[in-house]
Amino acid sequence: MCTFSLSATSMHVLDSLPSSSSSSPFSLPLLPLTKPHFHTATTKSRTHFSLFVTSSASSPSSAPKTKDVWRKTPLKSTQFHKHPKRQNPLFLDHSLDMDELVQSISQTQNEQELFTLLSPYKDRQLSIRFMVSLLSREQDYQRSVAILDWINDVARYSPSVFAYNVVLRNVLRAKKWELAHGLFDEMRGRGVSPDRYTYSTLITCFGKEGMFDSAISWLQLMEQDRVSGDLVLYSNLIELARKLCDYSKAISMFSRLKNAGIVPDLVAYNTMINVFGKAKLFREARLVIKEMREVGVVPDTVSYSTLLNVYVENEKFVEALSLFAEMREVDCPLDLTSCNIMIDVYGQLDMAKEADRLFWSMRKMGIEPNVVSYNTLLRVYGEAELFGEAIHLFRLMQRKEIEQNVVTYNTMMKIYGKSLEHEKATNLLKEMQNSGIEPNAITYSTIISIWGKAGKLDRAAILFQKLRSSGIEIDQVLYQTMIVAYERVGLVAHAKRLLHELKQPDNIPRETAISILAKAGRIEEATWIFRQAFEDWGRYFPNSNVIALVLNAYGKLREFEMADALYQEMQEEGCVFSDEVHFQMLSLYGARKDFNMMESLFEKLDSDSNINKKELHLVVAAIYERANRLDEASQIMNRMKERGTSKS
DNA sequence: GAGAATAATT
Repeated sequence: MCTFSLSATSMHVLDSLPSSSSSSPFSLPLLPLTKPHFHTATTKSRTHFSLFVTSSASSPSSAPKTKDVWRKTPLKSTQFHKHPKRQNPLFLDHSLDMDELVQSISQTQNEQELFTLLSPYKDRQLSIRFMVSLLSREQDYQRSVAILDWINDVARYSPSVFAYNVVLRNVLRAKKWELAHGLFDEMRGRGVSPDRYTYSTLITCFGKEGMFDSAISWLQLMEQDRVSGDLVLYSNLIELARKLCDYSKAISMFSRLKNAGIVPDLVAYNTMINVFGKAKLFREARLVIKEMREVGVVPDTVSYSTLLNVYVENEKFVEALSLFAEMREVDCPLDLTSCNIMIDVYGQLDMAKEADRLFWSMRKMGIEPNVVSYNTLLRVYGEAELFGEAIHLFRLMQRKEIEQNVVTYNTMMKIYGKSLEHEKATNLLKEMQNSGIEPNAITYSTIISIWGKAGKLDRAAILFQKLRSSGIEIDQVLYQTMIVAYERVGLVAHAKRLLHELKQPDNIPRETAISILAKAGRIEEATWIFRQAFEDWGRYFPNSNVIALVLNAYGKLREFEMADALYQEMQEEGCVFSDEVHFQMLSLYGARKDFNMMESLFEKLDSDSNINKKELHLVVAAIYERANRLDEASQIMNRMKERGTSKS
């Protein structure tokens, strides 16, 4: 039971609340009290107000049958007014049962009922702290708005910024965007300045809904208001941008954070290592670790494994190896993830022995290998053609009842395929189903590929047909695998039939059809389907990969006009392209030797903050190189290097 | 009021 008890005998008492309440959400400034009123304290009663739980007047069932009068829209701006400082506040007894009051409020059905419920306190003057505390306990947006209105309109207190923040949070959680905007205007209209929590709430909520642009415009407003953001706010924005794969925005948020004089913490830095990596800014990713040491945030195992992973994703295995050496030099402890990444790195560098040694030394380091460790080592063995070791390890997993999953089986099947034991691979397919592990699209394309190579075309075709009629979504790779299997044994007609089917893609995603046809060199058909699809896609847009692919296809057909038109048209339709689409278009202009268009697009993209500048310069330099315009190519490269150094 | 890293298919 939470009983709220406030002694209000003097200003001092209010100022020196027990320490427990200093952590409570009473962050609002107290209304100034003038001395003459304190004599009223002697008259105060310490009676515990029980909130008429049994009172019929406030119970919903007996409430007048008014329509739902919860406020749906914010007050009109004309209603905004700042109350004159309250005179004569009578701080009577406030030892009310907060839980009971909250409970009673939760039973109200509309604003009228809620007002009725609160009416006994109208002249009794609950302290504003009490009301705000009450407000902060209410999760429902309609009730919290109603309480806010009561505070303002009936009790005639100016709601504090904290009060607004609490209500705003509820309104945003209920996704009432318009009401949120209205509340924001209302608080400003009443002379309540939004603080960093107001903005933080707005920005994170809009961001979580994927409305990144709204979030950014709130951020701009916040900066205009000279309200400084904090680590949590910027971290949230970085996290959002990362989820949307908008790494440039994440990087710019990180700069803003640092420009605001905030020192990022460990997690923020670790996130940025990943972000720089995704933006292919490897030098910057590496420099994060250096910067961390400079500002006294000690890089941890996650920092290192994140950077290791950046290198692995971009096939920079040698860099990974040297980073691993550094990791050991600085005595950064290893953990499960970092070991697993390194087993993979060793494997990729054909250092199966080292991978093996690391795996088998994990336990000595107190790290229990998991299914990922085993699966990775299996793959390493397989690629090194250490089939005996792979099979041995797999059997060990089974014997020691180490978790096996679909990845384990897919990896083993691939290994049997490689060692030309397709019957054993087939057995594994049955075995996994018996042990309750469902095959997935990767399993099927693995086995179809194996059967295709073993000349078991009939089997492959039957399985493929079965998959299609079973309604499982046909994976693009699966289709390709089957087409390649047919072509491999010279069944070109079958391959063609499959490709032909793609032209009436009823049960195949059109994007799949388009990319398979384009990759198979059936460019006319691919672009034809694209045209068809585009016409009835309506407001839906094909994804950037497909557009890039189709632009590329137009290039192969030397249909530059078509490509140009498509690029312009999609942009006018409001389609946001990934960098690859723009780069593809640059390449097309280059292929057409239309360097004017190429350069003007280059300049436009160069001033677009969303574009990865390093890649842009590399792409343009490559275009000049292809056209044998080496001077221009090196100019571009120099321009990029200058930018790179001037930044750091 | 938040948040970080790993495995399998053509």
